[in-house]
Amino acid sequence: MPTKKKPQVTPSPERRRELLATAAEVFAAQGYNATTVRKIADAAGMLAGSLYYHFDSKESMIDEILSTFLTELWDGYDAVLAAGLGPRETIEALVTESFREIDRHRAAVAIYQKESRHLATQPRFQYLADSQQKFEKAWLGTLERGVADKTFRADLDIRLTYRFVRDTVWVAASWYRPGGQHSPEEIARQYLSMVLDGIALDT
Amino acid sequence: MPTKKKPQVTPSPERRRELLATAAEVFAAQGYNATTVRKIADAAGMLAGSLYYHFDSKESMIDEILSTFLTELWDGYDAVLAAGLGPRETIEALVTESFREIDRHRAAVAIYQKESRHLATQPRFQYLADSQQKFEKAWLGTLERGVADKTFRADLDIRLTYRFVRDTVWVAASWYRPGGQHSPEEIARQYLSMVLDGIALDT
DNA sequence: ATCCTTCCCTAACAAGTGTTTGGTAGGTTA
DNA sequence: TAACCTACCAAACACTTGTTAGGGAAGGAT
Repeated sequence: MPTKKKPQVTPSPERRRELLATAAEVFAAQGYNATTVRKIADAAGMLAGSLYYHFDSKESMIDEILSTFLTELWDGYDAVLAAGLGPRETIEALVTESFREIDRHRAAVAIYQKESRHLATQPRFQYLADSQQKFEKAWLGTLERGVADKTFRADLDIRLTYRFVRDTVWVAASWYRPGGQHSPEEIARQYLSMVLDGIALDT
Repeated sequence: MPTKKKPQVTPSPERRRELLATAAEVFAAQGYNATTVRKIADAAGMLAGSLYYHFDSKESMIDEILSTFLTELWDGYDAVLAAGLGPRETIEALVTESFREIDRHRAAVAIYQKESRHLATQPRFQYLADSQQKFEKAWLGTLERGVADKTFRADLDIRLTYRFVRDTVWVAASWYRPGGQHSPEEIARQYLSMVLDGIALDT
């Protein structure tokens, strides 16, 4: 006899995705800890206990939300990094890709922003710390390449620059609304224009 | 007979400030909702109930933390805005002042960043919404003045620029550590250099 | 007609939550 | 010495939290 056996239930993956989407909206709006499973159930039109037919814990919901987001994010990033572009073009592509991800996974990005630092300490969410490190390597490396080949200025602290750029991109998730005035590509264009060339008029 | 009378206790203001400082650290590290009054009490070396000798609720703690921070912030901002500087100098002064505030109130700024959007909906925290509006008026107005007198570029969406600048300044509270390599003024200088002149080398 | 699967409900649980009440040790004042 | 004040503790409260167990309705397959 096997030591343990999960009850033989097979929830449909589509329903899971629906529920995860509404859960992500509530998490993003209220914060993970302030969100009770009853609020999620309310938003989904069911009772709290019924959620446990689809998921085995509240934690596994945010886990699945964040991990699927990061998986898709790195699909895009890896493609950009493998393209062999120059430093400036790489930065442009990464920023554009980032705003596209915000467009597609607004809620997940907002959750990531608020909770990742806190969650990354738990072993279950080790992949958050891993991802953050990979992230830093990709961006910092590109900036360094750019300084080396004189695409970027050499007089700025590159670590500070990295943090500023990174933060500015991702905080956008807190105010961005899909279907608004600006497309992700337009936002990326404006943002890149500011960071690369500055907002001051040359005198 | 008056309808209600608070019990006649007079906690010392200095002790209050001490406790608020430790509470702010815990709030900033764990998030407001994830922080229990027992954790705060632990960090302060006392029991949960004892906190209620000094404060009448957990909510009033974060209230006092945020409101005193905002009061001091606006002292600095108002002084800058009243100085009658040009657009570029005003932006520089506001950014520098902001990083000084982050240096002084790191925990409060981190809390403000994470919880203000959520809290501002409650009547008790109306002043958060008020402050945010005043904030927008000050920054956006300065940027508009700069566009009008050709200090800043006219081809950028000014609202987007405002959001980028605002967010990047305040998110710094999440990674800034007082006593680190860079002084607030140095961070402000580098940040301004990036935003005003861009990171690309002129070709 | 019977069985099985999917999906949700009802009802409860144990642990943890913010908060209150009454008490008390130690210092200051009368 | 007595009265008082400050600052805390001990113990409980009412409530909310995530989670579980058992049941049942609907529909397709046999």
